Amino acid sequence: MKQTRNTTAKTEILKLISQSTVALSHSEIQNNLDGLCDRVTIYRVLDRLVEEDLVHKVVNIDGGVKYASCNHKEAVHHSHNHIHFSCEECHTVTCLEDVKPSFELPKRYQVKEVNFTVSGICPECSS
Amino acid sequence: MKQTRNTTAKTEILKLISQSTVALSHSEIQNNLDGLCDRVTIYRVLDRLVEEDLVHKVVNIDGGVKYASCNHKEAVHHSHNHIHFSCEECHTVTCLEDVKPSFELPKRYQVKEVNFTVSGICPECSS
DNA sequence: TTGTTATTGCAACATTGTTGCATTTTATTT
DNA sequence: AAATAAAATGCAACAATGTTGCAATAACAA
Ligand SMILES: [Mn+2]
Ligand SMILES: [Mn+2]
Ligand SMILES: [Zn+2]
Ligand SMILES: [Zn+2]
Repeated sequence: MKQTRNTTAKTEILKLISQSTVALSHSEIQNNLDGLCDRVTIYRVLDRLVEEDLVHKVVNIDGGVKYASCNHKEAVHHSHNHIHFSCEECHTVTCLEDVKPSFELPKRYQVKEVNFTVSGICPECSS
Repeated sequence: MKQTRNTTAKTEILKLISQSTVALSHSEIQNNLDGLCDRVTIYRVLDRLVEEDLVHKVVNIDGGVKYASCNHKEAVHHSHNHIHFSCEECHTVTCLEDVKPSFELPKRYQVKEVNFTVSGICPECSS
């Protein structure tokens, strides 16, 4: 297993994602970093963070990719099988960690990964 | 309301999608059309087909976009809120029209659209 | 402090999707 | 069977997003 190093880019990107209440896209991260590093580096750091399970990748309903922090509350088991809500108005993507959908696939389908996104209007925007 | 016209491009693209058992991407469609029309036209036809609810758009777990035919079995009501299965091996995306997941969002979230994708190994590939 | 190698910057490239505009095609009307 | 209006197309140009190769740099273990 290859080792990993702590760099300022990685630290700052992880901090950004962790402190955000909503999932962030590559470009949003780039804007917030204000030239700290190259955009290619951001892609590579994000890949590493996902690989290390510090962050999870969310594919939005429009195909856009965002990143959200992993909340490793529970000790051992940790799943990303929760619903993500995408607001059509403020364009934020929120992890709804407590909402786990139930479904039953026909047998012989081996499930490995899951991506559930619901779009509409978020509580903030419905007022 | 604007009207729509039947063109060979539209006819051929709809035929391709309808005859396929799996969802097709823009590039797969382009390859199958063998130069019948420009790639921009394919994008525009696909938009129209989705608009007319003849086809539905599926965002895959990897962010790739595919198109699948709408099976308007039921008379009036017709929803796209079914699960899509994405095979990691053969890279096909299949509509599982009969599998409708159940979930309960916190109140005040107004749901408008849904995209549920599960990836893993499909029955064909698990042998 | 030094050596190893993980990480970065940069340039170049690939893929996917969009837009403007002149031209062609469809379908309706005469 | 024309003539007509506008929907649809082709083409070129552009934009957004992501990838790759490689030389230079930085992290960190020894
Ligand atoms: Mn997680
Ligand atoms: Mn449908
Ligand atoms: Zn909102
Ligand atoms: Zn398969």
